[in-house]
Amino acid sequence: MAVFFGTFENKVDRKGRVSVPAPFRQALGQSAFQGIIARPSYRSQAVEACDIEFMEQLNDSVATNDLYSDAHEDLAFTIFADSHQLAFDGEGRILLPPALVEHAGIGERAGFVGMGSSFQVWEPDTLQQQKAEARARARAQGLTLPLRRDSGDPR
Amino acid sequence: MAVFFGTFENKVDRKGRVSVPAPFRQALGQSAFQGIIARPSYRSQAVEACDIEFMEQLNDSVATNDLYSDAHEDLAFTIFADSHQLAFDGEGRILLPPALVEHAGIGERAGFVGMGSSFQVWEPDTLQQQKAEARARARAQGLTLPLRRDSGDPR
DNA sequence: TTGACACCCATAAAATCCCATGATATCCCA
DNA sequence: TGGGATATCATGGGATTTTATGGGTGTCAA
Repeated sequence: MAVFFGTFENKVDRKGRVSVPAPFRQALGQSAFQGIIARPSYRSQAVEACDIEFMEQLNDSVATNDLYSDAHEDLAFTIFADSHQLAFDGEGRILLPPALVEHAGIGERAGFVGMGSSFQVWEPDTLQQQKAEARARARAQGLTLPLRRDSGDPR
Repeated sequence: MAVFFGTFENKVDRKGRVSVPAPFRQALGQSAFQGIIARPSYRSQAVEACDIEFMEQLNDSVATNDLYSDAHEDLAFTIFADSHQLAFDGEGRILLPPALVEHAGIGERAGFVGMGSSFQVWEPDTLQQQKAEARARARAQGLTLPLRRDSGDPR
């Protein structure tokens, strides 16, 4: 499974194209579809992106709610309705749809952040703020990771 | 799981490259990705580094929080946003990104310290100080360590 | 016929590859 | 066990490739 990390800033050209950072493209590997799935984050002023495999995982997760339940319907709408399939061009760029550009308040620059199994695209200045705030919150609340010593590499 | 120990000092060449000490490279073994993941330490003026398996483990741990929960987002930002994937060149060197060089105050020399399951990179003089202080503190407080007899290599 | 968009090519900067060197460290066999 | 032969390591630098970015052109559909 792809793991995304790092922060990158790329230009949005006059045609609305942006290079997806090379490390992210490599993390995607060569699955059937060369590109990403992107949708407006419903928590923040950002675009959320992942690969096809992760979408399938999301689908499985949503399906743990009963079909026709409110939760199922609402989550399904939130996650799938506004998702866009964005293909790479020959140079690894995507064309950001206007809806996503507006939602994230993106202008001439786009900031990419790895979030583990997904990544986000922000207006770079907003992203800097967000990063600082997230760090502060994590520290203030003493968020920790229960590192499972028994998991991972059996070596 | 890799165990890093020892202190090493290597030169940073004019291209910004440093050799990762051979013992550390050997400890990493031959995982899928030949290189390290590095990020600014948030405790000290140093770069913290680990292998990709450790990052995947972190990703699993983060994923124990619900997707879209506050904890998940804040942790993902804190852990992944400032991480850099640094690949070895044919000679086992990495290219230190400017952000990390600045954070650690590294100039023409880089000091590597093993810290067990991770290692750190410091400006060598600062590192000497830090080592002395840490030892002094540990001694002053009479720190002890409960040995986990049940852990370790199952093979 | 006019956009929108995929595809192609060009370019500068940066990262990576590849080879060379001297200094240690290790091996190996008499 | 001595010491020459061989590998490993850190380091340097030129050559090559990748990357991000810009722009042109053809195609298809409204």
